[in-house]
Amino acid sequence: MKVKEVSQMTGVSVRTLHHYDDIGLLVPDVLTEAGYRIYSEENLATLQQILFFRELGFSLKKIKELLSSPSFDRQEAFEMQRKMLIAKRQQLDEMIDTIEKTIRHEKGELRMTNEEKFQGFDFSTNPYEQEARDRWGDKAVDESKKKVAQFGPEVQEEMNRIYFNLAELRHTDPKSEKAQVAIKDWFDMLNNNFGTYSLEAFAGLGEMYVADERFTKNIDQFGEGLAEFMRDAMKTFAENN
Amino acid sequence: MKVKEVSQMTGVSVRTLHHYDDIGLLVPDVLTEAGYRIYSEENLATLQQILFFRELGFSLKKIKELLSSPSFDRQEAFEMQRKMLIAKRQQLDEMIDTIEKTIRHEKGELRMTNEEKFQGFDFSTNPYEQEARDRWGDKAVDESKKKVAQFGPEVQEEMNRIYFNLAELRHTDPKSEKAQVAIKDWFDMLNNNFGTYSLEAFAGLGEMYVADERFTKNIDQFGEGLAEFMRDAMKTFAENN
DNA sequence: CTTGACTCTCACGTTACGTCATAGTTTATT
DNA sequence: AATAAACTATGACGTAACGTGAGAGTCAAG
Repeated sequence: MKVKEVSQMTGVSVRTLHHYDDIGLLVPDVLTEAGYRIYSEENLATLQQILFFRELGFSLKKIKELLSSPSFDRQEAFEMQRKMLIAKRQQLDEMIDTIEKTIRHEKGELRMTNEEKFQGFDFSTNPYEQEARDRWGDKAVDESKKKVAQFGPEVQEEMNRIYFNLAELRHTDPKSEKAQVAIKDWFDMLNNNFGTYSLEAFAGLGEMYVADERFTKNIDQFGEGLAEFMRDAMKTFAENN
Repeated sequence: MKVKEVSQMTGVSVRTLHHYDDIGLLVPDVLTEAGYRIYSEENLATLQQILFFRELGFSLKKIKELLSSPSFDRQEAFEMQRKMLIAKRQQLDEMIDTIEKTIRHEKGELRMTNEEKFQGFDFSTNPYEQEARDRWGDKAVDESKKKVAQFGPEVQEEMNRIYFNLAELRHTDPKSEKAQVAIKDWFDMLNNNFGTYSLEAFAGLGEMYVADERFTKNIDQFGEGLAEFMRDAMKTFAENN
């Protein structure tokens, strides 16, 4: 299949196909003597994967890394993407919840804080500064001083506690009982404060912690590799419950 | 509130706040003598609206136009955004459906065409070329020659028929019986082929036809203003059923 | 008063294409 | 077979929406 046909079938522009070829993300299997790109069935399957990753907010650079990783397994990737799509839908549910509350707030039916008005737009978390300084030192806090929590103090405290606990466990086996108890706390905290998380959405959220730089950057401030640890623990939790 | 506090509360970076001020999208109510931006409660409410629009894929330019439109009504905007979020969630459901099918395809449990693998990524539609030429002339078809349908021929034919019908009605009242019969066809076609559309999601989709340039461009090829007409008819349909 | 945190403007860089120009290749029409 | 139309290529500038860093001014705490 040449570029126009692929473009029409997939909704991806010809220019995009050129671009993906240029950056080595999707290189057609055949190049004619005239220089025409000929895409194979395999190329189409790869493009589908790319589109899912793109929809999930991955940069092209990152997609390329994933696809060219020696351990890349398509079936696993699909499962991962599926869970992440479900998590994304969960986040959309939260936004819908927020806007519905805002509508009622405007009508005077309920009250909302300014903080609550922005719930759903960001999963960034941040610990209390002083407590963080005591435990992790000034350096870690200075590096994390980007955002305060958008939530009430009680929720923030609990998140803080769970984070610290998990950070200390991060070099252990994410399947261990301790890790699983700690990650259950996280699951409960989310469900108590952020809507109803299915196990699938929970696992998908863990994937997003690793895939989305914003999450990773915030989480790993408490210890290198914490985001990955949490992802693995969340995955195990979802499988065993 | 100064920039850092706003940034921490809302998840929007300081740089973004500067940018929004620069382009006149969100101008703080107060500017100190030192040049510091001071955001008011009203500014925060506007920012929330902006973030919802941004999440829904509006360009900043378009958001600015909407917010500065004389007829802009916040309550109406919230309702519109809510419907659009619901429609977006519907699209996400379709992607989840597609990926689940793909997983089963990979396992050999079912068969999928290449076209089906890309369902959910684009709502672009395109009529049969020859029939379109006969009816609308070469010019319209040449301008629309970007994509073929991703769906089977039967679905495409039905979509084609509905589109033509609606295009002829577009100068009538979208609340008229004729318009409503035609738009019901569209609703049924969507539900028969693209998943389960609630009335809310249907109305939200209509909003997206107007808000999203890709939709508007494709739809309006059959007649200037068709996208808006469909939006209005879909809204009425959702309200009356 | 000093220091650290915060704020400002300026400006270059990044990402992911969109758009247009020019020229070669393939397919359809006469 | 010749011509025209459709398709393909590369090259390159432009766009949108910030991210990043530099350098300087402002504010609050010690």
